[in-house]
Amino acid sequence: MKKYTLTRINQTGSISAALDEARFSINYAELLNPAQYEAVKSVDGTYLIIAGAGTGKTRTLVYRVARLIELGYDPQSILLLTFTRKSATEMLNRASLILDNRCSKILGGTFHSFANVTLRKYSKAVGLENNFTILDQSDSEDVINLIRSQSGLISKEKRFPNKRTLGKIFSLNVNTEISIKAIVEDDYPHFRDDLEEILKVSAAYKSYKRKNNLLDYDDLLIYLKIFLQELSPAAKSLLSKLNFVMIDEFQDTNKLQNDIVKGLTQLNNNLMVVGDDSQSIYAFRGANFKNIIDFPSQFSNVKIITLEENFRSTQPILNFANRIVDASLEKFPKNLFTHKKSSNVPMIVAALTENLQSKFVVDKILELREEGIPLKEICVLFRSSFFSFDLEIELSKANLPFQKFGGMKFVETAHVKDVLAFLRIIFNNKDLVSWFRVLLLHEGIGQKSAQKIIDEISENQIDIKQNPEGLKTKKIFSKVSALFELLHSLQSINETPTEKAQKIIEYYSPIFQEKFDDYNKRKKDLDIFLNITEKYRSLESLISDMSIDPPIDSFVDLGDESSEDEFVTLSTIHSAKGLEWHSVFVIHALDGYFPSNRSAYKIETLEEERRLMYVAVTRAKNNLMISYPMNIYDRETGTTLSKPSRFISDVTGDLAEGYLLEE
DNA sequence: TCGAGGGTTTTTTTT
DNA sequence: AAACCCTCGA
Repeated sequence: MKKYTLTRINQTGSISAALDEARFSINYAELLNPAQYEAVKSVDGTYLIIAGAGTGKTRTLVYRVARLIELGYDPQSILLLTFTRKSATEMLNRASLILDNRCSKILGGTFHSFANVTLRKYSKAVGLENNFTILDQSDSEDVINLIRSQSGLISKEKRFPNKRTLGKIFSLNVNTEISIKAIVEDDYPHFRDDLEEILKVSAAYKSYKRKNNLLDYDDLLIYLKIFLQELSPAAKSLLSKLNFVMIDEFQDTNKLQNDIVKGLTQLNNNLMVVGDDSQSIYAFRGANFKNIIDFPSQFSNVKIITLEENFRSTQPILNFANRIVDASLEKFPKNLFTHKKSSNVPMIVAALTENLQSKFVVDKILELREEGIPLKEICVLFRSSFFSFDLEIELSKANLPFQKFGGMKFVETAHVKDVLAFLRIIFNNKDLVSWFRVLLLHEGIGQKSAQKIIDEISENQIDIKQNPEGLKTKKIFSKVSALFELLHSLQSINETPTEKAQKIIEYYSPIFQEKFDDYNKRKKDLDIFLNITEKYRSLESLISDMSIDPPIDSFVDLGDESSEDEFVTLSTIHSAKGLEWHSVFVIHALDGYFPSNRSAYKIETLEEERRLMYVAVTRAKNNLMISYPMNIYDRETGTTLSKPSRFISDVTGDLAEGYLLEE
């Protein structure tokens, strides 16, 4: 028996490093490629990981979390911010699988959910009440609309921007820190004359939110940023516990989020950001891919690690993807490669009509299923969610189950929002937005009456705890006395969120049937909503999650059998971020639709569309089929679109095979 | 003041 | 095709 072990070490490794490695339960060096390993074994310092599509970005983050924990760091000292809650949970699960349950204890979530938790915990330090209400996009539009219509800005002669446009302008303003003036002049020159009024509405919107304890998505980030920058004792105590900060999908962060990252690391510069500048697709929401481009100059001593080996796609697909992204004007140099060889070249299919395109996709899916590819490994991607309407019909005809992602969210459907509004009032009696929504549901109550009631609520003249009778607007109150009774009873009794929701739905039922012709279909959503509430013990977490981390999409337009586990995925490209399938279709790759005509005028937006195409094609592992209909009438421009997307039109010959599809 | 009816614009992508 | 906005009668 040997008395010693002899370990071979390479030239760069030191003896102590080789010894250290032996004490880990995971063999990191073997399970990762050299670039991944380098990132994973880093401890102190600032790192930028440029991770091309499919290069094991998630894997790298997961292993780093495991390794830090193996090194003995407290899970609670590690913060991992991701783009969606889904990817956060997925990462924590994976980390728990490779190591142990400690990995699920790290701090994680999206910027918005982290802001929510932090602000509720330290609300005093930022001057908020901890039961603030979060406005989702349509809520904030409703508030803007209220201000807009009250301010008397709408005159007959000139058109004033509508609530949606105003919301976009305001949000872009705070997320990018570009002035409202510049945004209006750049993107909405036809409203240039209304600038004064737009600014007034903006100011009124801000003070309305402050007065009523309301935070929209952007405010969550703003308050978090201020909280961190002011470095109050509360903020210091938070930061002193944080040892490591990791940011996923860094290419899709905006100016505010970048500032938050700076704030989080002001006491401790152990920061790792991961992203792919070529996959930045959220500029419309204020994301600035310059964050990742300029990262090395904005933080000190940045070490850059580039992951280039792709583990997902075959070489022909990568060649195709590389060609698309090669034309980008600004990017970190990278060249994806793989060891997965294949002679299967991407297909580009020109279909005579839209319906023919759908039939082609359906036939091809059936064919793939025959070959033994599970439906779960097949996905159809598109630029905008309505591009799949025709296909959805054909899929149903062929009895192919599918599930659609992107587009209308479950919680954004009017009926679910209605029920949620009741719950929000119970949680925060001063939630005037929800009051407004609920009051308007009642027969005989319109804008004016609702406003009167709300005024009295906000001035503390009435309260759901009191009997509303005998106050100023007596007549109106007779119409809502039942509502006040309901809210009052829900307030005082100690029930679970589910029980409360049940009572609300009972009360809402007649209103609901009156309001929607298709209430039978929508009824299903309310049942699902009730199921979801069962997971929650507190109203606060239920309501926050519904705004920040909305569950799955509406079940109204679900394909055949929802219970089946086998289904084809239909998804917008944005919602397909980070995912992969054996076979991927990209439909409606039609110039004018993708890139959209709207994007064609500005170089920045056009570049983003190109990156979007890059994201789409890099989802495919083995088969990539891009198609476009040759005959689509575009109402907006009054022209017929017939050319393939400019991003693929010059890619044929050796990189792709072209086909023409006729009846 | 409510709410129905009709004419018109507007449309991506999402936390 | 749906959302939005305005007008008008009750």
